[in-house]
Amino acid sequence: MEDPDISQASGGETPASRAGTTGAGRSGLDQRRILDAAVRFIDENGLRMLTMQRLGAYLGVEGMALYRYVPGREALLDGVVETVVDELFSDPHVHLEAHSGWVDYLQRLAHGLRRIALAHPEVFPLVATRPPAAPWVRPPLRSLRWIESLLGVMTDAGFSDENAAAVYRAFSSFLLGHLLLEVAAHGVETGPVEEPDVSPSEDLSDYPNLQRLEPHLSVDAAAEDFEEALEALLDRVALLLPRRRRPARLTKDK
Amino acid sequence: MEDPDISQASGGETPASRAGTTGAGRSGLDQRRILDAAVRFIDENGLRMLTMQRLGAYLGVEGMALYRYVPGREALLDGVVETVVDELFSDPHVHLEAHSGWVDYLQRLAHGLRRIALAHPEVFPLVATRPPAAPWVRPPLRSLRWIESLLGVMTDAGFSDENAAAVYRAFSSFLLGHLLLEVAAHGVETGPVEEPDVSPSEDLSDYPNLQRLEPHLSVDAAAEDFEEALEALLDRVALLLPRRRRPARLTKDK
DNA sequence: ACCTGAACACCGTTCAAGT
DNA sequence: ACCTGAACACCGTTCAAGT
Repeated sequence: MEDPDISQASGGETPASRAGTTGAGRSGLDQRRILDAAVRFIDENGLRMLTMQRLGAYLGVEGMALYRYVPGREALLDGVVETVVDELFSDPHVHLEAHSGWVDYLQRLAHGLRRIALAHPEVFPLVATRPPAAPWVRPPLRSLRWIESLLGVMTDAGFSDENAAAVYRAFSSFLLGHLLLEVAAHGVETGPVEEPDVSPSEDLSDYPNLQRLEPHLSVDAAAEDFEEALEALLDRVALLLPRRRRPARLTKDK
Repeated sequence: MEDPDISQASGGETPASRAGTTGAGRSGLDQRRILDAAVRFIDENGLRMLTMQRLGAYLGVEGMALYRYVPGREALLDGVVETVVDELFSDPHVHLEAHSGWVDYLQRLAHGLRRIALAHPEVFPLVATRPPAAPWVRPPLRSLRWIESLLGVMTDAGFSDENAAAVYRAFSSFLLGHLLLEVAAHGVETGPVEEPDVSPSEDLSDYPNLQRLEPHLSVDAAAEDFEEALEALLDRVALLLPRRRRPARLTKDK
């Protein structure tokens, strides 16, 4: 009744599926087109500006027309999340098959998701907080195909079922925390258009440490932090394997 | 103009401040009372049910009455986040002064925030995603007082300014990722009231690894995961200190 | 001084009606 | 087959009016 899964086309009668041709009506409307437009709209105008009527206008249509292809606003947002996460499939730097070992695999997956987060900073909070379909679907890796893939790679590499699941959980937490904070920092600089008014950086007189450390806190070390934390996580994961099977040079030598 | 800081009472003329007595009008209305009621309302009914009119009714008042004490809905939400995070100050297990070393301090802080997240699972996504006031205010540790406190403890313990800032960033990412995923998992079990219909756990026939690992994925290991990841983070942080000053038994002996 | 009624602009959603 | 106009219930917010 609520949140009917969008784009799971199994049995779902969409106008396009009925029409024989993959084509569209006179307005070129289409579920794919609507979801893609929604992503672009959020990228350009921010999540809070997305409204059924405005998205309709963005598509040259009257807003209620969207309900022919989308069950409602909630389902639309679910579709937006799915659309954005699915970009991982077409990322040339993240080849499912062409990885050399689980370390390489997890690194590519992590960087692929980071690229998505940075490409859609306004969408990412949605990826992070939308209630998942199943309890074990953890943001930001919300695709069954990728979870399956990750678990397969890990178990093939010699991790026990328990450990593979633990790695999946740790990996999700790491990605979610880092990426959500990185896009939030991105947003706060370009975000609310307020004039600094009188105080250029508020009143920090009561906070001497904050005041002294402000230069250190304001530098954007997101990329380095991400890399370091990822390496630390991989080191920790490697310890789950019997010594013999551990990849050799995990501890950076640079 | 937007998001005027609530409860920063400096110069803000509230009815209570004008009335001499700390008391209230005939309805007992009050900014504190409104924010506390909003938190309770979200705890009980969920964030998406919170509306000005419903919150008004919850307080026995007409909804527009709230605008006398709160600039608007956005500011109300900011106030809710601040209210919940401020619970850390009155947590008896998290004493600012009575800590023995930075390890103990970070552990107490982490567990205090985890307690808050679990106490208000419906509020926490708000804590996680509300745009922070300054770029270096990172969720979920959104209080200037606590950031100041953390930086002070770390530098006093011998960490450089750069390293103290790095620890603050790593600590925030760790907390955000773990706690957001933990409350999300909590919500998905009690969340949407759907009937399982026909398929008790969807169709996993195309995902053999998922299918086989489902028991491992469904167990709630949040507490253990949190503890382990926290220990790993503390170990990693300790390496930033010169060997001499490192706390002795960080690697668990259990 | 504090709350309410009425009003405004906007929202999501449904459905009969147009083409 | 596809889109729109009109309608409904609900929002956030403002403000003159009540007590």
